[in-house]
Amino acid sequence: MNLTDFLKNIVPFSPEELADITAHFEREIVSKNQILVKEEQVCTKLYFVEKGVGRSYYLKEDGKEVTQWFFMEGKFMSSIESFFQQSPSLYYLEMLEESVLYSITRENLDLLFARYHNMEKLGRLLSTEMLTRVVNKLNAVQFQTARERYDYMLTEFPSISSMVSLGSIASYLGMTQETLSRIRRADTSKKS
Amino acid sequence: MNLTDFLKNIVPFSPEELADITAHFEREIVSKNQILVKEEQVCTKLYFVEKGVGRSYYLKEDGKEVTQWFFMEGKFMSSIESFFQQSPSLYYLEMLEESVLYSITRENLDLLFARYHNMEKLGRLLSTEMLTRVVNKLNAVQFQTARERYDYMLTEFPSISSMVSLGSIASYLGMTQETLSRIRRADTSKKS
DNA sequence: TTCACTATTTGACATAGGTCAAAGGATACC
DNA sequence: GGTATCCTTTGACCTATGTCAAATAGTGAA
Repeated sequence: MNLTDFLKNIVPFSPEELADITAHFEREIVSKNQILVKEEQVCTKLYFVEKGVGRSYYLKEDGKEVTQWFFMEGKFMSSIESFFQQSPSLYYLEMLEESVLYSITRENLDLLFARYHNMEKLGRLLSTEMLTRVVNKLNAVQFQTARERYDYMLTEFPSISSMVSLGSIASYLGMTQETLSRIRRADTSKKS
Repeated sequence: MNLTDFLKNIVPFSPEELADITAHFEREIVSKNQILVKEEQVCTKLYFVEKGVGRSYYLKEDGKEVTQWFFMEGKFMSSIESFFQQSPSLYYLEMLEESVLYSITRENLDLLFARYHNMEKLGRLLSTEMLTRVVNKLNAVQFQTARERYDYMLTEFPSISSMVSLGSIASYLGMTQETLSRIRRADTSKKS
């Protein structure tokens, strides 16, 4: 999914707006397992994932990684609170594959927000979309069994299983990898 | 917290903008336990809580109420996905006390978004703020013990305990009311 | 004040899912 | 192609929290 097409599909930008907006993004190629932002750093950029997959995660006191979110192709990726509040990030941002990203700095984004009413609208729409996704996950995590949470994940990120490790997915779902492994086994034996 | 003051504190609206914006809101007095929106209904309004407290909740298959969020004074309240996507609400919206609300319809809000760049900015800022709050709750619910989640809640909604029932708070925190009751007991005996 | 009703606390017991440890499988590098 | 490393699966056991049921405390109406 290409940035220009993505933007056009959400808000009816004029060609001039689109050209100016995309000109403020920078193309970046990053390698597998590259860290974009570390915990405690301020996240200075917002990324659009043209190709690849990313995740945000944090380290619990005991050193275990906990996946907070997956960022698929055609989505924006950032440590949101850090980026918007210029506060130290609670999370790491990592690409799980070799990826093509388009990044924009906070200053440039603010400039575009101020310059184009349409851009502000884009920001609002993307933000509410993300909000509803997070709310969905919250409901899954809070009120569903391990089994149901796994099913929820398959609807939110259908192709994730083949792309990332068991442990990353398990911590995203709030369970141990052993539990996830057992759920999968139950699945395969059932469907055979 | 008054609507005009609230708006001014977030975005530097001109006096004319402010007057026009607030003119599109309608004052509503609602009684204790009044339901603003039922499950399956489309939520037609966004509410600003000038006085009172509200909550959103949904009913599990077994009929149990699960609190999804509390809306305190000086906050906006709605069934967000329903309001913005004009889809049937997954939640009930209920006021827990006699309350003073300012409501705006989707049409009027869209009109203001289209009319004022500043209004669009307000929408974006409120949406990202809510997003970070929900993410905080998600992290609490997903990775913390019942005890820690209770502490998280006291920071997010410090005064809530005295305002709403044990059961509402417990389901918000993803635990049973018995567990919450035991946590509280541990607290009081410790602090005496 | 008493009664009826609702909310909270307490206790006994059950269980989903966690922890720890070990065994297989897969991958990649030399 | 062999071996070191990492990832996934499996097993045995444990614990935090849930469930169910009963006792107690609060609250409002008459």
